[in-house]
Amino acid sequence: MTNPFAPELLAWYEQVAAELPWRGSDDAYRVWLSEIMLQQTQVETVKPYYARFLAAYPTVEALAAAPLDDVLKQWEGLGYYSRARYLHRAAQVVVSDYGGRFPATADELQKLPGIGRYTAGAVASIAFGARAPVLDGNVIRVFSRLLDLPDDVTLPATRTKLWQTAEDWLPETRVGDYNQSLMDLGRLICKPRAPLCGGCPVRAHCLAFQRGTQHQRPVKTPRAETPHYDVTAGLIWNERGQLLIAQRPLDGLLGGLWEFPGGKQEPGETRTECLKRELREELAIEVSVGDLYARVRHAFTHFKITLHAYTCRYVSGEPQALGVRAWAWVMPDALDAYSFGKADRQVIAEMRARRAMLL
DNA sequence: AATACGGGGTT
DNA sequence: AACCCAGTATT
Repeated sequence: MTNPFAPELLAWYEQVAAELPWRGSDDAYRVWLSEIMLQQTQVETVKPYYARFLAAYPTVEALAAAPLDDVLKQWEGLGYYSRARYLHRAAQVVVSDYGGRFPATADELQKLPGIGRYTAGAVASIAFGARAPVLDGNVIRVFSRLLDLPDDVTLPATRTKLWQTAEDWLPETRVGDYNQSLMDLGRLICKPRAPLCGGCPVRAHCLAFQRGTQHQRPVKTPRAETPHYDVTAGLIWNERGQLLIAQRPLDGLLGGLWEFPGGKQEPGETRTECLKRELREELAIEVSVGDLYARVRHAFTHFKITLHAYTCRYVSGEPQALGVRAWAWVMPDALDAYSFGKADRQVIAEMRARRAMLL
């Protein structure tokens, strides 16, 4: 099946293609790094992270040789931290199994940790010119409008059909440019809420535009409401003016990041009880819980939390890493060397604001 | 097939 | 506040 709109799309791409830091290089390492960062993350958010990361790790060998904790620190704030772990592991596999050179086909790339079908197609086509399709949120939206697709795009069966369409429409040449032009079109023109159909280079081929249904595409089932949890955290001081911090397990939420120890409040439990229980379970220590120091709200994808941070005094028990990966006593000024999630960073910002007021 | 997994931008 | 974003891995 020949692509009905590729010439117009590519011509548009040459005119308006955004200058992006990861474009203009076919270095597979750079393409791969950008694609991992861009998973579920907008272009503008990625730009500063990409520049810093590349400066810290200019080659896949440098990344493979780095400690994971350093990589996580570079990733701090970007979210979906499993990406950083897989990135690190994949770099080590590329160095050890492939002599530091990325495999050039989508099938081989997809065997690497953190590379699924989308990223495999993106790297293969952009870095190696392979004839492999991509299907991301942008492309799903563009295709659902071009086809005026009434199917629910959140359903796996619909995704399968869309992947097939992506494959069917793949041009013979310039596949990397074509894939990127499709994503640029989705990002800049074929926007979710208010598509700029007047400036669309392929509107002559768009069934939804012809029928005026572009605002009803894509069809998706709304997301379930997110629950709210109350979470406690201890600002535990020792006599040397140090704070106790703990590193979360590698698996799960905020994996590998540091935090002020604590946890989710259970039904029928006061916050003081919750905090003392969590500190016993995770670190085997006893503290006296003092005043509420800060209250912070934060939204994750699947739930919201209110984080209640209490000033605590360390009482007894050498900390043990029972439910955490590691622990450390650190001076407040040394906190920046560790990676924290956004909620704990808000608590740290509050500490600094209050200290600044005192000076 | 359904769910877990961040954080920021847009509307 | 809801929706969206250059998705992947696990169960």
